[in-house]
Amino acid sequence: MARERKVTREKLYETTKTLLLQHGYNGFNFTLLAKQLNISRAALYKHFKNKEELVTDFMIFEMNKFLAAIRKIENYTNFDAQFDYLFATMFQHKEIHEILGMTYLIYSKSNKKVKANIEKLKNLHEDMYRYLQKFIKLGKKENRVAPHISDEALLGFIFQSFSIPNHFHIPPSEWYAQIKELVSHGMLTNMS
Amino acid sequence: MARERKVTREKLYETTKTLLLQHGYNGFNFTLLAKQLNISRAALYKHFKNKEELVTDFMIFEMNKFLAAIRKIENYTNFDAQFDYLFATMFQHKEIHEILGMTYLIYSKSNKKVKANIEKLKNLHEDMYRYLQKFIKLGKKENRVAPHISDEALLGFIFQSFSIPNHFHIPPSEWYAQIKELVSHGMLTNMS
DNA sequence: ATAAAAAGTGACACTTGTGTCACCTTTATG
DNA sequence: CATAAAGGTGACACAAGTGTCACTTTTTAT
Repeated sequence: MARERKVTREKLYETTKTLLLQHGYNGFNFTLLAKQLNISRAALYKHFKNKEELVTDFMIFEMNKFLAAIRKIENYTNFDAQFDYLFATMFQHKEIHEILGMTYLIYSKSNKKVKANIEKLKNLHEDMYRYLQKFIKLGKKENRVAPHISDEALLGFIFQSFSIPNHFHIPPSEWYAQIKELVSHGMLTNMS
Repeated sequence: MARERKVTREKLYETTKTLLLQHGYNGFNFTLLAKQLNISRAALYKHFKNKEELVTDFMIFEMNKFLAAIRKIENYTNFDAQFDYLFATMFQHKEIHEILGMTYLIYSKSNKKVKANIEKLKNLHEDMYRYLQKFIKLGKKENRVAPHISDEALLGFIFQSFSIPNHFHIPPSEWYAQIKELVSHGMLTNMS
């Protein structure tokens, strides 16, 4: 019964991601997105009540993709294998950290759906956190991870490292190896 | 000949910093700043032609403070002392990294002064970079820093580590020690 | 074939933020 | 002591983004 969409939801979310990263949360708006997609602004309102709803829907979409990948960490039994897998996965999903960092800018009172979405995001975040905490716990148990450092610092440290800007455009595989080395053993030689 | 300011430039910049961090670059505006300072919006236009000019002036102010501190690194001759000093200094100026990250959002065509300010910021940034690169070079020479990792990755890594959010409010001195340990030796034990 | 659902549109009224102006206030100095 | 420079203000016209509505187009199930 329905007419075909001019723009698929995937394409819409992809463009949303690009514009959010390019202009920041408050620089992003319906006018900009509609222009970029060559549709009218009013068309967007057929699918989302407002910007907050669109962005939180988008975030849930991204977070689900990310979590689906993270969950596969359970296919690996020892810490070293988990570390390799996790690092590669998070490198592929680099942008999600910056995207999720925008959550605090969302005006959540705007509507019921937005409130519910933010709640859902919180849950997904906690879900993710549980997997990662389990990973850290295993590392500490196997004596592979520095035991006296808090889980929060360790996880924040990993996440943050993917946001290091590669201004000089070092080739991805090389960049990847360097970041992994830094996260693993730090910047100082072991003669310290 | 001049009337006293209701608000000092320092207070103005301090409030600017708070609001920029709270609302992001595009969420920050003259209306918000004027309200927060209990002055009229028109008063702000007496001192700054527009938001871009205000923000870039503010950034130069912050960058100069930061650079003044960084320069003192030359009071220390060996790498370990420089590292300790640099780490402490950068920890005290945590926010500057996030602030400077907003530069790419500034619409630089808006006016001559803004263009000049951005140029100045670029120079200050390069200045800072030179000090830090010298620091890294010394570290590599003293065999204290991993030699095969690029200066860009090393410096990005240090900067980024100060942006790790301390959501669980671990006391600053403890947090500081953990981050320093992670940056120094990474998250894995040396048995790797 | 047609009715109903979903997708899309331009236009309108509204809100928020901008930049400027005429005008008032304070204060140091000739 | 008056005057000019700098600080401050409310008001106005303008620009950009929002949300809604009446209306059109496409599609498919009956």
